[in-house]
Amino acid sequence: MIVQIDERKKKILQAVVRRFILTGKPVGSGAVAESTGLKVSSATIRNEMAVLEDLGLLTQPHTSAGRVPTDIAYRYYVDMLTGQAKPTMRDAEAIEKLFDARTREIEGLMQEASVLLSRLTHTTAMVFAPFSAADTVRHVDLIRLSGYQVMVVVITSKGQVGRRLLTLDHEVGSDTVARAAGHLEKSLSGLALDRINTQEVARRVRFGEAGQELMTGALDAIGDYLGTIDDRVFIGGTANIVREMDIGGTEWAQVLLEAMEKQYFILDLLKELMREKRLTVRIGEENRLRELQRCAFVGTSYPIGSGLLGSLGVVGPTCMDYERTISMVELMAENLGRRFLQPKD
Amino acid sequence: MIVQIDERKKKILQAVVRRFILTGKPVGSGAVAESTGLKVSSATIRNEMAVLEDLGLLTQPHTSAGRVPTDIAYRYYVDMLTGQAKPTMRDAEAIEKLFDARTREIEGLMQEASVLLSRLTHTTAMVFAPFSAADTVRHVDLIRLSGYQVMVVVITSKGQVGRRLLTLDHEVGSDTVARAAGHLEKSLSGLALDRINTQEVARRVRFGEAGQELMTGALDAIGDYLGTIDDRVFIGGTANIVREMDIGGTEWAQVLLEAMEKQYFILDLLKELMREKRLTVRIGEENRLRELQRCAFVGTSYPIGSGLLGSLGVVGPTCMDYERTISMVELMAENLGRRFLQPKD
DNA sequence: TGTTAGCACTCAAACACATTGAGTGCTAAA
DNA sequence: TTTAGCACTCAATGTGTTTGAGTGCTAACA
Repeated sequence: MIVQIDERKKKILQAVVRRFILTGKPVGSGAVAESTGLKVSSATIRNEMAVLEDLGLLTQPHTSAGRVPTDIAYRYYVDMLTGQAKPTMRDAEAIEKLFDARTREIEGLMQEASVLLSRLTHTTAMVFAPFSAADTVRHVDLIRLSGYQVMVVVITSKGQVGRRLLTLDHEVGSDTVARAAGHLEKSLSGLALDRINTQEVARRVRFGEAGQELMTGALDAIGDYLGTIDDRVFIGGTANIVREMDIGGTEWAQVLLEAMEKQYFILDLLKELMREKRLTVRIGEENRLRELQRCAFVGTSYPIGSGLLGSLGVVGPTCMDYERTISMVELMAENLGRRFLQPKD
Repeated sequence: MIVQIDERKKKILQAVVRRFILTGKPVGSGAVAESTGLKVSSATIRNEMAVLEDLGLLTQPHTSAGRVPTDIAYRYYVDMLTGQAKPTMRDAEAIEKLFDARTREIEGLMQEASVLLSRLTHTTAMVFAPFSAADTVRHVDLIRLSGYQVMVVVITSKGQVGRRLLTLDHEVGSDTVARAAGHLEKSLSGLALDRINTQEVARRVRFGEAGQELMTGALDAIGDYLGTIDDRVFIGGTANIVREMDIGGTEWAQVLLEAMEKQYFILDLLKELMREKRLTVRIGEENRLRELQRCAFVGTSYPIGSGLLGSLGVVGPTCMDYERTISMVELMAENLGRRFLQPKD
């Protein structure tokens, strides 16, 4: 908070923000006079609003229009929220229902979580769970698809799975593949991921030419997987980008959609969140990503066990319903965390 | 082809379509007179166009405007294309570059293929490779994440991997998990997926209460995975929906985006394609999915080995550049197929 | 000193016309 | 069968005009 403002100005500011969030149209002094309990005339409100404008909290789209909150005003407003969110029964139920089944595919669960969150908040939602690199290899397998095609599969002790398709120049038989697989399994399993020296392993065995190519190829593939531990972000509600942003023009929606497709972009944001460890709201230019500087971002992290964190968040228009959005994001994080950590009920 | 039309009408129709694809604006008789080599005046063209309108191939947005092709006209136009696509050097290179690396994660490759295809055609692209259900279990593993959380991993002989998170009521120790895992591996591996009788396996072993819960849970999870072999569609270029469709209004783009998010929707389409086994163009109402009836779809299938097929396609406005799009789709299918089947070069 | 009523002022939005021009259909002549 | 000519149509564009929500300022008031 840069500036101190008195109680009445606070109330007026709050009223302007609330009403603008509701209607999306500039708010006039009359409307504020009605919606706040203040027993003053619209003229007084006008004077106050003029001051708030000088302070950079409100702007007018044009001279004879009502006022619109600036990003700074939203910041003010969000900081004023008491944080005592009260998600409605319906919303809470909808979220809990998602976590009902006791066996779930992880990817599917996270995808559905993002879709649900986006539906509840009319935003675009992102859910992310990192898969740590500091881990050991549990299982390695080579699967011969054809003479020239071998699939390399790695399972880590945390249950992450990597698959790579390997294309060979020399044909290999199933016996060669089986031998190579056995050898890899023996020499790699139990090893910490960052301790694997692929060249050394390759050197230790003598195979025919085809076998050698297979071994080095497979080790490359494993190294490749370990180098880029699979960081997928699950994004739901992209359609909301269009719905909410048509106020802001289509070329803008395009930019955002493209950013969403380049996931690594969003990934930085979500990773940063995991350092913060608490609910974070970034409004407009507070966002470092240029693509988001006309949006607001609400996100938080959640525990996924052994001290690790996942993160999730939503992107919407700066004039979103922060109160509701924040409570939804928190509720979803809570549920996801519980799901990963504790027994059912 | 329902109606026979003479050579000149064909030429005129072709000119109208081509020009409309290029400019997006209704095409007048003057423009057609210029762009076809026909040595007739615009008045003659007008007469001919009036006939084409009666035949349902052209329409006027309003009385004094030029003509716009109908879906039927596009159909005609596409059927007239000789099929001798000639992708430019640049495009061919771009696609081949994608398949350069010899080791690639499959999901990543397919995702990138969809993004590239969408970029080259200014459409939204979808790539799909089915993973057949008729297969055997190669490896089963249980990974204990916490006392109440176990990850179930299944690998099939075709290299598909299923992961399910299992949440338990009773705490289990690592020894129990290891024993259960060993038992599962022994009794399931090598079995055809559809031959697995989960109840029978569970009955055969005696565990403590916690162990029993683990076993049944794990078997449920495996059954769950086998029941829904993982059918993911990779979609790229969703931003193009907005770019190309703003002609058609935003609420329209929303519908499409939502459909894309519900992937099973698109999946039917792509599976159908695999039955067709050849390049398919569906224009406007030719599409069975209501969501696509204002779009055109161009798709085809490609081989992924052992007689299996994958499929891919793009969705764009009906006024897309069919010639180019068709050649790009074919080229991409060719490359993907080669990648899955043959040795590198 | 803070508040308020009153009033002149501003400006987007909505509406009503008038103008323009691309493109048509029809007709009569070539 | 083709074409020139002409009247006609209608979206798009431009030009006022009106309306109304909302402002800033001032002078009076508590």
